[in-house]
Amino acid sequence: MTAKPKLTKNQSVVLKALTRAKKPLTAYEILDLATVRTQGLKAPLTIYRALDRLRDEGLVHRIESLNAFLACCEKAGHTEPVGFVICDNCRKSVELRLSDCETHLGASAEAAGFQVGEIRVEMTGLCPACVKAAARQG
Amino acid sequence: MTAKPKLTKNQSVVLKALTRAKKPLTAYEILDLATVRTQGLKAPLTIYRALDRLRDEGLVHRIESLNAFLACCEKAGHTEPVGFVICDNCRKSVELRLSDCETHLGASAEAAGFQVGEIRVEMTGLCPACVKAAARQG
DNA sequence: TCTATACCATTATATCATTACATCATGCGA
DNA sequence: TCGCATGATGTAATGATATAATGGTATAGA
Ligand SMILES: [Zn+2]
Ligand SMILES: [Zn+2]
Ligand SMILES: [Zn+2]
Ligand SMILES: [Zn+2]
Repeated sequence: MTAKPKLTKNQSVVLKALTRAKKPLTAYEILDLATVRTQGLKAPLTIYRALDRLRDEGLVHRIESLNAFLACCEKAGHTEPVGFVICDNCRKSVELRLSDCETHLGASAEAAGFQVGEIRVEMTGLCPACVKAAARQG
Repeated sequence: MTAKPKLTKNQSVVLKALTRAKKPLTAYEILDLATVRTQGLKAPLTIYRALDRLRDEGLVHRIESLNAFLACCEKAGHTEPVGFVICDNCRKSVELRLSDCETHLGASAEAAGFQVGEIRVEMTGLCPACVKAAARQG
């Protein structure tokens, strides 16, 4: 019986903000949101602490190349490795299943003698909307 | 006839420092090295500029999850995507070929409607030496 | 000479993240 | 009830990473 890990108020506020944003936000961007500020969160550390907990629960992912955080696309969260594809233009980001690549990648690392922990994949490019916009520009 | 892109002094100093280090260094760590300081490099921006050029040439790679830079394992450099595996304990990092995973990863991204540019893969874990050390600890 | 280009220096500032320490609430055994 | 551990929170300061703004120097070609 693992105790139901209910989120605290700060954690809920941050998770809601990220869910609403639908794209990655940095800790300071979260802090600047009116919806967050009015809830009384006003220091970076408060945000980082909430994010730490949310990441532990697998409800939020960190995108290393942006120093930003994205709400998981699955309601219940998860800790399995996933990949991200990130628009260079508008920063829209989508979580992707790795479709067995993680197995191959892990095997390469083990072939080099490493014991593998986390696997992170980040791809950059243009999102569908920005591809279309670029096409219109000629 | 692409002009031979000879490196400037600053660029050479930074590349040598990274090559000698054999592991990822942050810009500020590079700046703190005696071998770099004595060559007259003394501001962060100087280091970043040299790194930008070296990355353009494919001679140095950036590891996003460490905010650090690693000399390419190939003398001539390259811009093809590679993966890294990084020791959580000692930070030793190794460059790995992606063995076709990049193709699959890119395909997933394209299936989501994205036009893919860069692909970055970073794995964390324990290097062979640290695995052995951990085993001795029991 | 005039202009363009590339490289570099210096200072200040912006951005991202953590440390240190105090406070408050809750739950739990004595 | 008291004492105490635990975990969440608040505040302030600082550390760590990266870029902006400005201008100097050297060089190459018209
Ligand atoms: Zn997820
Ligand atoms: Zn976009
Ligand atoms: Zn390389
Ligand atoms: Zn190691």
